[in-house]
Amino acid sequence: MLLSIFNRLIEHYGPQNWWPGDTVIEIMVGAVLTQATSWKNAESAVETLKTNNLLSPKSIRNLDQNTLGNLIYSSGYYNVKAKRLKALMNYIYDQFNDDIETMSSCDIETLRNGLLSIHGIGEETADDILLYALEKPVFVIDSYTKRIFSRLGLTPLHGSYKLYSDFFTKNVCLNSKLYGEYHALLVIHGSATCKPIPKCKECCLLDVCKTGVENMKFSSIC
DNA sequence: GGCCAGGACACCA
DNA sequence: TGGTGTCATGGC
Repeated sequence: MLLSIFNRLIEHYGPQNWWPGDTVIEIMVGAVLTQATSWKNAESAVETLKTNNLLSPKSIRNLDQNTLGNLIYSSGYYNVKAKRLKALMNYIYDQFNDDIETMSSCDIETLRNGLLSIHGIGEETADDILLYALEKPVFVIDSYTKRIFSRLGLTPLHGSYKLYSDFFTKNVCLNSKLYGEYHALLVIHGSATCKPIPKCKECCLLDVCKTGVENMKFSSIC
């Protein structure tokens, strides 16, 4: 079932090849800046940092909070996000001495717990970083994922993050490439048609919604 | 002018 | 444990 949904989405929207970003740090910064913000606004802030040659842990740590806030103004919540970016870069220095390879070599649980210990890094942002920056096989759950799968009748709308993440990892084989593409497609689909007020006529999953999914629940795609 | 966008956290009941 | 307010800009 989950594979058929994936196939339908990729046929309709094409491969997304997420995350847009040239370096691990750029992806991490983007993950924080896009919190509750459209990617366009976040991307503009990432570009500002990039053009000022400030996309490194050390550069971000050395910026004072107000200056960093001004640089990322377009991403919204700029005071909050400036603090969060500095906290993330402090963590990378404290734990890994800014060595991304050392960081990448850690196991998922250690990394996830470490990221979640940073003020301002929640489950979704931590998993964005794990999946797209560090290429770990974790499934990112966001509001679009919850909205889409609850409307398909597969999961409860207000299910916990763990409920959703277990739903995917137990039914879709552990593969960071697949997980990355799947999440990207859900975001693209969600932002296109699965709004708070859905545009059902334009939804490429419409017939899946109509036929029901009882018989296909929890079937593995691997 | 209002709604929404690739969240997280503090506070309260 | 779950609901609500706050943080904020930019596009439609």
